[in-house]
Amino acid sequence: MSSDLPPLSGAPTLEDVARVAGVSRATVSRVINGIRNVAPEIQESVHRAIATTGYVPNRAARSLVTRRTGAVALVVSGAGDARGGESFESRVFADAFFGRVASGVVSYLRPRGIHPVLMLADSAQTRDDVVSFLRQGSADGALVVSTHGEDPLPKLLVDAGLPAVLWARPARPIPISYVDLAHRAGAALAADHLVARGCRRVATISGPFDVPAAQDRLSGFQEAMAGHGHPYVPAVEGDFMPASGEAGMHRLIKEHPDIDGVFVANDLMAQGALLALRDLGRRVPEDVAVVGFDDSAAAACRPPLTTVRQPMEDMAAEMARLLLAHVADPGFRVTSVIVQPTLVVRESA
Amino acid sequence: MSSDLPPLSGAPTLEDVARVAGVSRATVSRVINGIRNVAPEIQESVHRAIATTGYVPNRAARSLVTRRTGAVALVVSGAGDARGGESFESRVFADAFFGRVASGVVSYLRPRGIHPVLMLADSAQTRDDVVSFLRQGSADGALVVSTHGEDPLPKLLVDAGLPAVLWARPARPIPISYVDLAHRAGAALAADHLVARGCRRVATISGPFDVPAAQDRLSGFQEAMAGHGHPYVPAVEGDFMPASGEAGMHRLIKEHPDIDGVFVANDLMAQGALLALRDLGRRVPEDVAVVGFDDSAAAACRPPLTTVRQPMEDMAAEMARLLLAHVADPGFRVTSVIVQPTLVVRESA
DNA sequence: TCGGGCGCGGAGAGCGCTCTCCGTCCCATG
DNA sequence: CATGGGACGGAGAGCGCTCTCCGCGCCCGA
Repeated sequence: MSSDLPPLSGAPTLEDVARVAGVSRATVSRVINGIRNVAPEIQESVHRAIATTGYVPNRAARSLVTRRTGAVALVVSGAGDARGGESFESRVFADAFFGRVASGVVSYLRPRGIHPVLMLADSAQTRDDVVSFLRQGSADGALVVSTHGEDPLPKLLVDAGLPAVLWARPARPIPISYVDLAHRAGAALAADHLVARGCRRVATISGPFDVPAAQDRLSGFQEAMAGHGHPYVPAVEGDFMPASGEAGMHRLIKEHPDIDGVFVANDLMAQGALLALRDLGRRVPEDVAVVGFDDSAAAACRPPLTTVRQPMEDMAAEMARLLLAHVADPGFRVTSVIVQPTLVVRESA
Repeated sequence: MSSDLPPLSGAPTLEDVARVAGVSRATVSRVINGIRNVAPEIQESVHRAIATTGYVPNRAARSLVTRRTGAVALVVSGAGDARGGESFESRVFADAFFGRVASGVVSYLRPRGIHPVLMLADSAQTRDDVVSFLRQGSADGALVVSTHGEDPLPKLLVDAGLPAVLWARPARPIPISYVDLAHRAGAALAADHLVARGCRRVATISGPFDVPAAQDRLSGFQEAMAGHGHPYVPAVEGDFMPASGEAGMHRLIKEHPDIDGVFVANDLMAQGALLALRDLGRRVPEDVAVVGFDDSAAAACRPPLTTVRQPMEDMAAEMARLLLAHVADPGFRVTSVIVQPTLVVRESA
């Protein structure tokens, strides 16, 4: 408890612990790591020495030799340099999406002693930064969430031979692992539900056509509706933001006043659509049934939104799992995991 | 361009670059860092060598000797182990708050080549992890966002002599730097506005009483109203979530049917309050004026919410600035930065 | 009683980088 | 022409850790 051998300068090192325990550095190292071939009583005295010295292994020194950092980059990547409008950062971080992904990633990584390093890649410069960061050995791999299908970062990573896993299938096929949702199946769930409810004149508000997930949700919905004998489904395009859902709903009702069911491609837009319906004096779900997608804004909707749930946290955790597999085994096959969505029935449909 | 001196194994090192450039390691190091006393033509050839070898400095090796990591921990810290209800993570990451803080932090750190490492501290175990992480030299300091005033982490950090900066003033005073909003002044802004609008019977929906910021907003509001000749302000307690704002509003109207103005302690609850008012058939702002706080949910409200803006991104960036100051100069004085809020007038009041 | 094997622990060589000397060379000055 | 000083570049010593040898001693079987 008292000062045995006060560490000369700064933090205690392996050497200090070894001296206190009366063994060699190597033995202490063994105890700390794989505990291979060390007599129980020696392990005990080493542990005591660690406790009295307050020793913590130095990560830099360790990763210098192991070539592992115990960190992965969590990259939020966008087109950047190109699209106008508000800043990239504010768009990405504006809703809870990022927080949920972070939460899922952390839940998987934390028990394994790995930490995610937050990075933004919204320009050629910052994309190079990400690649350099990994090549420097600052992180063992990257988890990439692209906000745009044409994001060039994944290819840069693949070309550099860096372990990486993507959120969502890339627009053009490249050999990289990713985790995605079965968007078409989810949209079909919505279609089935609307039809089963008895809706006869169904429309949809889709996401931006240049986002693959939005395309899939739209075509999946149209196909499923066609299967139910509704070959034509009126559709308007939104941008995944509440205001566009509101505007889209107004347009839809104006052009097709007899609509009795709507599939909205994400909850944020559905929230806006609900507001519009209310303004228009349509009751939900009696006059118009509404089904959303994502299950991200349920609490904020009136009435509570029936929606297709995308298990973001689970998907993010799965990304982390895949990445660690790639890091541990460079020969690990490129894999894509497609997660099945579920329908959460509340009151709006 | 062709293979000059193929790096024997793995990535090229300083040695490789030095060999290609025909100089010593030390010279290359000088060129890469402070460029001190190196002839221009030699610098040039070193740069060429770096380009041809594709060299990137190894971070572990560098930080082993510099004792700097170029990383800071971004810790989301809560009481944990104690409160029930849904999981800690889901609560923290549920809204855009975390994303906005992250965005502010990154905007300041990125140009300086520093990266934030995401950490969660919601139990004694994980709090120790954070301390160890820093003591290991995995990060140079910590940015701590506590969701609870009694969070023990700040004290642990101070006791360990680790550089750290807090979001918001800690419940009990400890010598640590923090950035906070002038909550009382913000609440006064709301009071002034409501009174100036002609509201005579004003009430408030506050945040949880055990959160210091909520207390400040409440007492600041009450004081300002008293100054305007309204010594008594009906108040109900919420939990900062939309549902509680809705419930609170119902209660308020039931107990005080003649209310014509409400100050809601955050936008999320204000959103719920607006919904309730709508259900109750009260027009906003004609019958009841509503002022929120934070400016975090403006777009999602109908009508658009008049609110007290808390510049989260700026505050987060300020935290990062303070932290780097502490890291660079261990003698840097403990500092608290109090940011002034502004009133954003929209349609709800 | 002795030899072989194996369980254990120590010595030592780096990992890639920075940084402190220190030597060299060149130029300006007396 | 000798000398001092400044500018520049190299040598080498670690930073703290892991890991591969090795050697020692104990236990077992013959």
